[in-house]
Amino acid sequence: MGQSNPPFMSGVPELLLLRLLDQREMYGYELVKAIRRVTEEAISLGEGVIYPVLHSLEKRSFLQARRKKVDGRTRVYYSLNAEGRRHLRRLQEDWQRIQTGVTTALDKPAGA
Amino acid sequence: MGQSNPPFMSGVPELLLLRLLDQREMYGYELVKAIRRVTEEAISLGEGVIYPVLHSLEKRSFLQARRKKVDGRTRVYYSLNAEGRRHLRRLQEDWQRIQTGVTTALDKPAGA
DNA sequence: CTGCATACCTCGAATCACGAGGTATAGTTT
DNA sequence: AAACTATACCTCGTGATTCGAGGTATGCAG
Repeated sequence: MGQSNPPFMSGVPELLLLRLLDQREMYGYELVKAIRRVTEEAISLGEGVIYPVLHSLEKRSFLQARRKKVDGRTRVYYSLNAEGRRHLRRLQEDWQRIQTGVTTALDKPAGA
Repeated sequence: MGQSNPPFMSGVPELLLLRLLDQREMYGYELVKAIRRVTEEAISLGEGVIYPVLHSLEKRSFLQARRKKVDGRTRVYYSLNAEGRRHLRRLQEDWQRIQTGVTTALDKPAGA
């Protein structure tokens, strides 16, 4: 059951979701596919990851939902608000810091 | 009340430890400081993180320990074995994949 | 003898990614 | 019409693991 805490994934679903919603309003099922697309298949997240993160983000008031009927199907569209955009910026900075730190460490030749 | 799973840190302690031990034998307390140094202060890990990871790595036979007395103090030096080096390579590939995926997603302009 | 750096350790808490499983509708295939 | 696939939403339990707080002990400087 579940690999759990797979290396290097913590915080990544939230960051990717925020990044996509920063560009345009989208719904859950669409986001699942969009993540595969924008990461060029490097990262694939299931619905069991996406929906809970979306709900958590909504509860924390970083985005709001609106239901929309399309072709007889009900979709829940999410969009970022100002608070969410601030949160995205903070996460991007964190990512940048960690990413640079790790890359720096990995690139350091034996002599350093 | 540790922050717990802080964004983007999962797997990072293990990767950094392996990377450092791939270069030379080191002991816990030394590794704590080395991590700060090689990441240029971007990442700082406490002993509460380092020791458990070291023990887990040892239990999984990725490295072995040997006690050494230096200036009346006992240090536990850890060194990587072939298995551990293989593990490091795998983790580096994982990191590379995630890192590239996230960076690609973040760099994608709104139009994509 | 007080404090600090060195050096090891354990524990509980909190988090969070994940797969499995569940519901329902629409369209296509057999 | 039955079966199957894609769309679209959801919840739950498991497991991994990061973290700070706290604990022990030695050597050395003030």
